[in-house]
This record gives sequence, C-alpha cells and structure tokens, in this order.
Amino acid sequence: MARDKDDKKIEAIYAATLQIVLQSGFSGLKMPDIAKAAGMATGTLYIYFKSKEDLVNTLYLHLKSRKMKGLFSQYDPSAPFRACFKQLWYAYFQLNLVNLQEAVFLEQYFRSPYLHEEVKKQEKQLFQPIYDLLERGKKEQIIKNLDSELLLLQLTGPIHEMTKLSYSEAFQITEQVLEKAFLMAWDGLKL
Amino acid sequence: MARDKDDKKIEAIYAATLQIVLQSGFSGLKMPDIAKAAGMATGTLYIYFKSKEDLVNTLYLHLKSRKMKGLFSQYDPSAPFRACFKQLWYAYFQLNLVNLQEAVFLEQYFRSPYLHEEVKKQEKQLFQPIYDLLERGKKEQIIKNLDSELLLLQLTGPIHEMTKLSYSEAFQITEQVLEKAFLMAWDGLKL
DNA sequence: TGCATTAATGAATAAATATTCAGTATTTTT
DNA sequence: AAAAATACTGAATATTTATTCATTAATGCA
Repeated sequence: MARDKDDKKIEAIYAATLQIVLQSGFSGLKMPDIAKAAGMATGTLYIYFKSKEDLVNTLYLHLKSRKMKGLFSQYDPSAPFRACFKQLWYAYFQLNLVNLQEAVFLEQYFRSPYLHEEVKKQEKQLFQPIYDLLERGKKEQIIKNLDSELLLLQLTGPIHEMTKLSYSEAFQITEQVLEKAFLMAWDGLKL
Repeated sequence: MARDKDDKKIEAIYAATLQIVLQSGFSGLKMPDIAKAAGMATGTLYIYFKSKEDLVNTLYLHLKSRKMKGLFSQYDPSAPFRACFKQLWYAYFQLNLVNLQEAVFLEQYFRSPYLHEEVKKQEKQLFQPIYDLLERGKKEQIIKNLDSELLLLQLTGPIHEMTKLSYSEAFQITEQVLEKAFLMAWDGLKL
C-alpha cells in the first residue's frame, strides 16, 4: 500500500461546506470555494467524494446521525413528564445553538434539488420519541390537548428563531435567557 | 410608439420564480426554468429584467412592500393591548400562510449571495411597530418583562413552522387550530 | 392600410462552475 | 534506500447555466 487518505481532510471539507452554506446558502456553494476554505486543491475533493451531489448527501447523513445521538443519548423516558420535556427541550436547543451551521445546512438541504423523497420520510421518524412524550403529556392531563404537530412546532419554532438570531451579533444567549425561553415554551404548552 | 410591455408577464415571471424557489430553493432557480414556467421564451426575461440578480432583487423589494402593507394596513395601535396583539398575530399569520411561497423566498434570499448589507438593516425597521407594542405590554404589566427580541421570536417562530408544515399535506389549518395556536402564543407571553 | 417601433423568440454565445487527468509529492513496504 | 502505490495538485476540459442577438411577430400610429 501507500499513503492513507486523511480523515482530517473530510472534516475540513465538511467544515468548509457548512461555513459557506451558513453564509451564502446552497446557491453560493461552489466546489472551488469549498476546496479553498478547506485548504486543499479542487481536485482533492474528488478523491473523497465522487461529485458535489455525493458530498452534499453524505454530509446530510453525517449530520443526521449526529443530531440523532445528540437528541436522545441522555434521554430517559421513564422520568416524570416535566423532566422529560425539559431534558428534550434543552437538548434540542443545544443542538441547534452549538451547531447553527448544521441547522442551516439541514434547512437548506430540505429545500434543494438534492433532497430525495425517501429522505423526507425517514426524517419524521427522528422525532417519534418526542411525539410519544407529547401523547403521554396529554394523557396525564399536564399539557393542552392539541394536535401533536401543533404542540411540537410551538417548541421548535422559537428555538429555531432564537438560534438564528444568536448568530447575528446583538443577541446574547445567557443561562438566564435560556431559562426564560424555556418557561415561555412551558407556559404555552401546559394546561 | 409600438407594442407595450405586458404587465401580466411580470406577474407571471414573479409567480414562476416563487414557485421554483418554494420547490427547489435558490440553488434550483434557473433562468430557462423560470421562462418555461412563466410560459415565455428565455430571452423575454431579459426584456423585463436586466439580469437574474436584478430579477431576484426586484422581486424581493416587491414582496417586502406587499408584506409591509399586509401587516400594518389594518393596524390600530390605539386599541387595548390584547386586541393590538391579536390583530398583529393574525395579520402576520395570514401573511405567512397565504403567501408561503413568498415567505420561503424571503428566507432563502436572506441566506443567499444576492443579499446586500443595507437591505439587512432596512428589514429591522419593518418590525418597529411590533417592538413598540411589546414595550407597551411590558409597561402595562400584561406580558413578561423579557427582551423584546426574545418575545418576538416566541411569536414568529411557531407561525413560521406552522405555515411551512401546512404546505406538506397532512396538516390542515382550520379556524379552530388557529384559535388554539394563538392561545398558546398568548399563554407563553402573558405574565 | 401600411409603416415604424418595440416585444418576443430561441438558437447561438459567453460565463460560470463542476469534473477530470497528467504530472508531482508523499508514504508504506520490501 | 528503492520501488510501488496512492494521495495531491491545479490547469485543462466538460458541463451547466446566464446572457445576447439576429430574426420574426405584434401593436400603435399616421
């Protein structure tokens, strides 16, 4: 054998891609720019990925699995309802805040020509444990008896907005802000 | 003189553009596709707009002014607080629901290479009356005393999610759902 | 009605961008 | 240390996409 491929290169390519998508969206994503930002020649991209489409889709799958792990790895569904809820709320928030680039990538991916129909379906399963939790909250008469989709977006919506906002200067997310945002979500949800 | 330009053509170009952006994002937006969807030859686009960039930016300004009108044309800031709030909440909702294509276009525009820095600043002014209203609510001790940015996204976040969801089958927005979504928002906000 | 003028067309061209590949550099193996 | 194998490079090529323009069609005006 001879030289090994360099795992750090893949990481660099991912990081460069995410950075560009955050700044300019998919429509501003160009292979030469990715290579430049990742500190390598354009051709090198094609050693690790067979095309731009392959790169985008592989990165999507990578982020998805990371998201999965981040959301549920600590999650204990046998805890009391409010604890479960709080745990997931914070996990979801951290996920989006710490990885804003990734959240934006996913948002863009889902409205791009790269998206396949089957990917769309798989995505819904990701949130199944959350739907389960909401059903439980309704049964235990702790939260409002509304469509779970409606409840869910009451949670995810503000989080998405908040993390996006946090990127543009001005808005600093402190422990306090977090606590308050959580309470707003909870107040909206509870009976 | 001779033939007039056809105002309906501009409308058709706008409609085609919005449709494509909704379906495929800015990265899937191609001039030949726009022309085809608008039912005209590619060259015709260049009679009405001098470039793709011109088309995108002109459409942005067009949508922005429409949004402005839709939000505040009925708004009466001298009404009681809750009435004001409800009025704006519904107006904002209608705006996003009826014009999902336009909401998506704006979302994509703000993360695209077409966005100029000055446009970004102008955008904040659009929401000034809402910020004013929130300040008033805090002063009158009706709503939580939190950062207005935080309060605002508690309102806009769920609406954005809800309207996006409504596009993909499955989720029907009825009068009832609306009322309930509003109450959730209000419960989250109020003291 | 016929001329002048401009809209409309779409194939041809230009520009932007993705991809390849011949050459070079680096690492592992013997 | 030399050879073999493969990563890496970046200029060259292929492909995609924006834009132009010679031609045709339509409209207003005399």
